[in-house]
Formats: sequence, C-alpha cells, structure tokens
Amino acid sequence: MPELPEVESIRNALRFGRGDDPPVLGNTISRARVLWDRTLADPDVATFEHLLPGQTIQDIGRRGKFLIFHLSNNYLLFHLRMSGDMRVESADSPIAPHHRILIDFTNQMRLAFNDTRKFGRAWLVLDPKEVTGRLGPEPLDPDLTEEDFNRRLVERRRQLKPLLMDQSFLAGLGNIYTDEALHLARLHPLRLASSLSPAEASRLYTSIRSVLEEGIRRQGASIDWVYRGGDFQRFFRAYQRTGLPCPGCGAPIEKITVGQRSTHFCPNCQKLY
DNA sequence: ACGAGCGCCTGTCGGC
DNA sequence: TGCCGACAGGCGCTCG
Repeated sequence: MPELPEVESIRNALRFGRGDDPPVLGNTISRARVLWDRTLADPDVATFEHLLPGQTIQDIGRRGKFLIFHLSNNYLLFHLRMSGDMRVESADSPIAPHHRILIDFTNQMRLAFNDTRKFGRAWLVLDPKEVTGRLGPEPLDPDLTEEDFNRRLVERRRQLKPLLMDQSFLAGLGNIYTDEALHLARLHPLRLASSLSPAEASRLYTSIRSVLEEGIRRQGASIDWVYRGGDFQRFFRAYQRTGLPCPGCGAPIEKITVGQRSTHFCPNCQKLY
C-alpha cells in the first residue's frame, strides 16, 4: 500500500490541510480510542488511551513508510502497511467501517486511522528509534550520496528487486516504486546487485530519486479501491501494465513473480545479461 | 546472507 | 446469480 510518496502526501495533508480537510498540526488531543486492539503494537490499550489526552501535535514527520507525530511528551507512529489511511473528520461524525483508532481533538475535529485489512500498526513511544531504528537510509536524504549508495549496493549479492524492497537496505520503496525505478534505470529485477557496473548503479540511484520525487509531486498513486487523491498511477511505466507497450521501446511489459510479489518489467529494455 | 513459504486480514475481480 | 480462487501498495517469522 502506501509507499514513501503516499506517506509523504498524507503527512503534507495533515500538516497543511488538503481540500476541505483542515490540518491537524497544532491540535490538542481530548480523547483517544482503540477500536481494534491488534492495531496498537505498543503500549497496551489502557495506557495508550490514558497518555494521549492533553498532548499537542507539535510536528508531523516521516521516516521510510512510517508516519511520526511529535507530541508534547511522546511520539506517535503509524505504519499503514497495505490498506491503512488517515482521515480528518468531524469528531461527531458516525464511525465509518474499518476505523481502527480514533483521536479526538479539542477543536471538535478527529483523526481516524482507517485500515480495511488490519495489517497497519501504531506505537506510542518516548523515542521513535525504538520503532525505526533498523531502517536503512532515506532515499531522498541529501546526505545519501551516489558514492555511498553505490558502495552499499554492489557489496550485496542479492537480486535487485528484493534488495530494494528490504527496508533495512533503503527505507521507503515498495512494490510500485521498485518496479518503476528498475524500469527507468533499465535494470532487470533479478540482476544481482553485485553485478552492476558503476554506470548501472548510478542509473539506479538517479532513477530511485526520480520516481519518488515524481510520486510526491503527483501526491502519490491511487490504486485498487483505496483512493487517496494522488494520480501517479496514470504515469506508471511498468507497474500493473502487463501486456501494455513499454514507454521506452513499445515491447509488451511482462509480469513475473519475485519474492512472492508481482513484478513488472520490459524484457527488451531490462535485460538480465 | 539469502530466498522461499506462510501468516496476518478484508475486499474485488474474473472465470466457470 | 453464486461460488471459488487469485490477487492486492507490507512485513515478521521460520526454515533450509
């Protein structure tokens, strides 16, 4: 579900508002309710609901695919996994299907974590590194240089697709943006990272940044039945384009399975050897 | 270190 | 129309 650009778009909507939705930055929490216990990873429900009221949202950040609320005394983290979403609504509106956690504010608004498939998780902690400590670097971090990335890449003897989706290697890519980055870089998803030439590694570095930046610019992708407002799906080069012409050469896009995930690529532009 | 399989969940879609 | 399997933006676990 949401990958880095979608989480970043949600973060921006919560900070600055979007459409009719007001921002929640600066709001003070009046009440917290957990409607599906397993959504809360830590602490227990009673402690969570007790600690939140009175705290103010001082900032809203992101690390990889984690959304991070900086509160007065704690950090509140969400991982949206496959179907999670954040909704801002009136505090007295009816509880919609699949709402899992509700956070009411003193201004009569409410933040709802809606998650059809129940894979999403929330944490309330003193230090966000308790949750995000094992993540790899941020792909768009200016401090992540091409040299750093290429060095870490070619020392791994692993297929590119699963490596790029490994959050401890790089934080934020999922199935969509991995396929898009590999297509833009003209690299086969099964290529071993250690086999890349310096030029190929550089192409991958540039392509990852390019597709993530475009995703953010288009406010993410809206696919399946989970509409999020973004329209990056209209500009996919490979993802979910099986049989459609490659934007580079016109050959039909192929779909294979890699690491249990559907993988889309152009057999002409992205050769294995 | 790495890949494969599975579990966790609900909903949609296509084929029969 | 109804049923049934495949599949879906993720990740943690076990097992070779």
